[in-house]
Amino acid sequence: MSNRVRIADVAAAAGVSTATVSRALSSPGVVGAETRERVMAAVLATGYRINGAARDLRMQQPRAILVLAPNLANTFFSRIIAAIQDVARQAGLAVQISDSRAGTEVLEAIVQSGRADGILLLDGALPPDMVRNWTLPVMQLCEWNDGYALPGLRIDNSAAARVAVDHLADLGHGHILHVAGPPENVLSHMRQAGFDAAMSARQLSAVVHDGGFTIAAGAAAAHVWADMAERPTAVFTASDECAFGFISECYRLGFRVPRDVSVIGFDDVDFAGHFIPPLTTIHQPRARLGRKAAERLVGALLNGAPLGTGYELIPPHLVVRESTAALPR
Amino acid sequence: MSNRVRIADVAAAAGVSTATVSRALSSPGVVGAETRERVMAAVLATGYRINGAARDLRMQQPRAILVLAPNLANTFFSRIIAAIQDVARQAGLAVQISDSRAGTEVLEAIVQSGRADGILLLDGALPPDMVRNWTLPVMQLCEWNDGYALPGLRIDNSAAARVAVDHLADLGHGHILHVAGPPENVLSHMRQAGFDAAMSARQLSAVVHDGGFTIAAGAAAAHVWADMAERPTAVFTASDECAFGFISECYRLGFRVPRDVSVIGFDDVDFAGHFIPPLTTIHQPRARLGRKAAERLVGALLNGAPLGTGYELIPPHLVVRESTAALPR
DNA sequence: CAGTTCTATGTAATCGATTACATCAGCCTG
DNA sequence: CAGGCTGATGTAATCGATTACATAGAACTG
Repeated sequence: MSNRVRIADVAAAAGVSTATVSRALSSPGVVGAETRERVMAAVLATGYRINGAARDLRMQQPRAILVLAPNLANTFFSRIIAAIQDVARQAGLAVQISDSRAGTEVLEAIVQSGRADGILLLDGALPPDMVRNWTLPVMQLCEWNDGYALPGLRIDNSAAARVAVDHLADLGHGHILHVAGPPENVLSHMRQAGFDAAMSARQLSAVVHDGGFTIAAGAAAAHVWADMAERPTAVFTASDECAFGFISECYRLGFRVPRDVSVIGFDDVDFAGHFIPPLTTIHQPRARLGRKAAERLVGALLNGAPLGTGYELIPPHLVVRESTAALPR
Repeated sequence: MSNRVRIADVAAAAGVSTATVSRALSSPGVVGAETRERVMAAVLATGYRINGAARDLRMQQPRAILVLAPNLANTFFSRIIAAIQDVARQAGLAVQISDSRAGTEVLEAIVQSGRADGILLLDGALPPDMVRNWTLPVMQLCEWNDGYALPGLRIDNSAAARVAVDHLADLGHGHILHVAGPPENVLSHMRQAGFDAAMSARQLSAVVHDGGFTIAAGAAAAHVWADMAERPTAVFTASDECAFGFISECYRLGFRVPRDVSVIGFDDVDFAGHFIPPLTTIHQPRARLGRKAAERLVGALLNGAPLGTGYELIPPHLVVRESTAALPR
């Protein structure tokens, strides 16, 4: 701690009491003009910086919300976090972020440090026992886990898969590959379940390949697809990144999208509309998701009310671009 | 504040003193086994959650570092922030993030809240007067501003531009377009200055177009390029995103990269290697930059030593992929 | 068994800012 | 001019956890 200057030091330098210094700083209107200037000068001269811990202790207000995301380097989260930041800022709350995969002891230490008053949880793969024991308000966002028994917000993933299948079927595709996400992930399950249900409802020929959300997983899936005896004419991938990898690798293998295969992604990340070809994909309203979740949590923190248990499901929205085309007949 | 349970309540419930509760929680070894269990039971029964402000006040340790970035939704920052998070975590510090473009009053409020003990500043366009007045340790990272008079870390941007020009010149390109970044940005200036210097040193024909770091800016630049009477045979863009936009739009206009024009980007974002074609670009070691900057700041905070004024320049590194090719002669 | 050491626990000071309440000077009013 | 009012400032309690120091009892030693 380099900051050895306390409010008492400023008071001494200005020849006033600590109360006056505090008032001059936080409600300048109530101290005399001349006094205020002396205080300000003393603040500058001493290099005073407020001690946030002392202030927060005395003020007894919530201070920060903690965002836990499985992979901070993932571009999917950045826009969500930006929206959260925006809401929190307006409420005077700091936003603290942490990688939820840092290890359970580390995570527990962070959560139990008491520095955050509420949590926005973007990871559905933490040990439910640990999460259930957390005694602060927690909102689930995007990913989730029924074992947590927590309120949350997400898009309707299985409905989204259905919308994707509908779109491809309407274009005449009857043999469709789903490149699924990582096997242990809830989103993977829901998207695959929606795909399976929609496909069998329409009695179409479905193939599922366990992939992942990454570019590399998509590229690998391209080889699997290319090696198939009867190649599906359309592919629904578990994420945009996966779709990018799939399409890039197809290109390298000599195939063209959508000429040789139609591709639908998932997420509608910033880049999706600028890809070659522009990607047809399920839109995730990331800013809105982040904003709504943050508003609910912040609201609960501010008036001390419980979060409730409600789960909100946002209906899916398909953005049709150029990576999907009608099957030539 | 829903958390009305204090350590005294737990102590009462367990029939011990507050000191014993505190000890049972933070150094379980020194309290008797039977007492410890009573305390733990009381903690559970009361739903006790520690008050971080009180603890931090008493402990007098630094608590958090604040990361200020101009656009949290930008994918460039996410990996840097992940690295920072990693370093901070190991030092027991929280990472707080905020959008540096939130407005000066808002920013000032955040910085002066005393909740953070040090700052990592990724924005070179804040008012120097404001930044110079900050009394906590600040490190500049990637972007910078000489007016801040602060220590920092970044890659050598003008040297990087030179490396890009060298590469293109070696491939036989003598007429090169630079799509510059936003006019008011330091990075734009340094990269353009390096470009200009390298080009005139080799007596090549340089054209500069004011662009931006975005996909849209790159796409717009593609039209400018296409409309030129004598089209440059190579393009050096100010960012990867800009390069993506340029290449995508060229494709749409019927041109092919690198057949019709070679393109070099800047940053080497995750996607660069998977683009079509894989992008030749200047690599920014984002994780390393974040890590080193965080280590220096955290180190200073932990032992109360000043940051010093040293500025570290990381030498550039060109990653050659497939978006650049030799000029057919 | 008196004296010493050790273990477990309690008492109370402490961290630094905020603010209710007290005080005081100056001014106004009838 | 006494009494009341206003505005500026000071005094001291307060927020909740930690921990130096004190204490009491148990265990051990010669």
